Amino acid sequence: MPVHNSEIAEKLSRLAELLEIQGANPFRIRAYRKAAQTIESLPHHVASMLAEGADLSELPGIGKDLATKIQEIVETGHLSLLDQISSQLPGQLAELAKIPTLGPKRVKMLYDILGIQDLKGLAKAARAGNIRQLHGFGPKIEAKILAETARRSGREQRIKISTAEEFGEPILDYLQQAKGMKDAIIAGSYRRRKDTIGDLDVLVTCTHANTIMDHFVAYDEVETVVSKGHTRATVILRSGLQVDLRVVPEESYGAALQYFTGSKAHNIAVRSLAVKKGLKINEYGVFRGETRIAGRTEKDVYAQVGLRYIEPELRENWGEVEAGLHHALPDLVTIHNIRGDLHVHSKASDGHFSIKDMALAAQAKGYDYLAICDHSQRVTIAHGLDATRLAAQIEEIDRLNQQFKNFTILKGAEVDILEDGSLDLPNDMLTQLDLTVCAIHYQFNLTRAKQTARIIRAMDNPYFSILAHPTGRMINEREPYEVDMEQIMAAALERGCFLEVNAQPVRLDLTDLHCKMAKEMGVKVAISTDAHRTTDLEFMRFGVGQARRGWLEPEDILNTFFLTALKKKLIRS
DNA sequence: GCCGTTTTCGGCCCGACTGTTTTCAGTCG
Repeated sequence: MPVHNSEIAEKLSRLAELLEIQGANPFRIRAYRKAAQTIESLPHHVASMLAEGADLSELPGIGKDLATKIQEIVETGHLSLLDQISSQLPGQLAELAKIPTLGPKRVKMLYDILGIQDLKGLAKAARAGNIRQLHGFGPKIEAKILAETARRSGREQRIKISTAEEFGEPILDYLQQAKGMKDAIIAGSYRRRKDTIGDLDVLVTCTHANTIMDHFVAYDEVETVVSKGHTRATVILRSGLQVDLRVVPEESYGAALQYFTGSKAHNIAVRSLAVKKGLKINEYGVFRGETRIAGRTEKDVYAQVGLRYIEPELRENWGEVEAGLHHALPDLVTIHNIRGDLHVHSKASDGHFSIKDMALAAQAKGYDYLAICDHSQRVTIAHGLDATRLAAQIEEIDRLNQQFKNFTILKGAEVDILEDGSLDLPNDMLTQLDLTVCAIHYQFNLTRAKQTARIIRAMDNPYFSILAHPTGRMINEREPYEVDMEQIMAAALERGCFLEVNAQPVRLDLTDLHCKMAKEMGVKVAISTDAHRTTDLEFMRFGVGQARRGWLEPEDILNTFFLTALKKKLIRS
C-alpha cells in the first residue's frame, strides 16, 4: 500500500506542532508547515514521483533535508524525527494547543509544571484552581479553559459554504442598518468560496467605528462576546459559529480586503514579494518607508508588487503568485458562462417536480438546455427507472421539446455503476439517450484498487458520458470512498469521458484540488446541480466556486458550450 | 529548514487584542 500525500502532509504538520511546543525556531516550524501544504496540494502522488526518479527538492519550500524526510516516510511509513519527539512529548499536547487562549508556550508550561498532557488533565487542573497559580496565567484564562473543555465534548466542525451563507448574509443586512455604514463584505474562506468555512470574517468601512462595534455585539444571535476593541471584535453566535468584525478606514479598504481574504499562505507569498521590492504590506496599505503608496483597492495592492489582480478563489498559494508574475493567471469560468445543467431529477425518480416544471425553471434562468437524469432501476430507494419507464420518459421528452423554443431538454439517466463495473441499464436503452451520468451508490467500502478498477471498467462502456459525484463524499456526513483519482482521470481522457463537479453544497466533489488536477491533465468537467427541485438549480454558484478554486476556465467546462458543440463532445469516437 | 537580481549567511509577513503584567508575552488571524 503506497503512502498517500495526505499521510505525508499529516506527519509533517504533526511534527511542526510538536516542534512548536518544544520551542523550536519558528521559521523551521514554518518550513515544515509549508512543506506539508505543498505536498497536500500536489496533483501527483509523491510515491510515484519518487519511483520515476523525481527530485523533490525542486518543489517550492522543500530542500535537501525535507526531501530526505519525505523519502523516509514514503519508504518506511515512518518519520524517525517525529517518532523521537513523540516519545519525549505526549502526542495529545498538540491537541491542547488548539484550545483558544492556549498556544504552544502555555501548553508547554502546563505540561512542564503541572504535568498536564490531555484534555481530561486540563479540565481537572482548571477545576482545582491550579492553573491560575502559574506565571502568566490568571483566573480569566482558567475560566476560559474550563468553559472550553466543557464545550469540547460537543461536536466541533467546519460548516458548509451554503450554511455559512445562511448565517452570513443576514449579518451583512443587519450591519447595513447601522449609522455611518459604508462597505460591508465577508472576507476569509467565505470569499474564497471554499467548500467549508471555519468562521466568518466581516470587513466594514464606516464613519463611526465605535457605533458599529456596539451595533455588532448587540446582534440578537450573539451568545458570547469574545473580544471587542476599536477596530476589531469577535463574537460567538448561538449556533457556535464565530464571527470576526474588522473596521478599517476607507482608504485602506482594498488592503484590508486583500489581507483578510487570505489565505494566510497567499498573504505570506505576496508580502514576501513586497519585501523584495523594499515595500511593506499590512491591512492599512502598501508602504514605502512611512509613505502609503496604495490601499484603496485590491487591484492597486497587487499592482504595487507587480501582479495582476488575483481572483479570491485562487488565493491559496497553489502557484497563483508565480502565475501572476508570469502573466499566466487563468481567466476563470463565471456563473454567466454556464449555458445549461447536465444532471437534474424529476418526479419519475426522487425529484419533486415534473420534467416540464424543471425545464421551465431552467429556461427562466436563461439556460439553453437541461438534462433530465433520473436514477436507474438498481437505486430502488429513489424509485429508479427500468428500461420500460425510461422508454416512456424518452417519448415524453420528445413531446415536451416541441413545446419549447430555443431551449432543449436533453434525454439522460443517472445510471448506477454496479459492483462489477457494468451499467444498470441495457446498452439498447442507453443508445437512445443524449448523455449518461454514471455513479456509484452502493458498495462504498471496496479497496482503493478495486473501486478504481470498477469505475474504469464502467467507463469502458461506450455510453458512459460523465462520472457523477466522483468521490461520494458528503461534507460532515460521509467520507469519500477510496479511489485513485489520477488513474480515473487518465482513463476518462483516454475514453472521451468527463467528470462532474457536483454543485450540491453537501457534496462539492470533485474537490478544488481534483479540479486543478483535471485542468492539468486536460480532462473536461461538467458542473451540475443534481437538482431534485426547481430551487436547487441555484446550487450552480457553489459548483462554479469550486471550479474556480481549481483554476478552471470556460473551455474546461462542458456546460459552457452551445448545444451543438456540447452534443459533439458527448459523442465518443 | 529554506532560500538567493542583497546568493552560502542572515534573513524569513504583520498588527490587534487580552490578560497578565507594571511594560509585555502569548495568541490569533
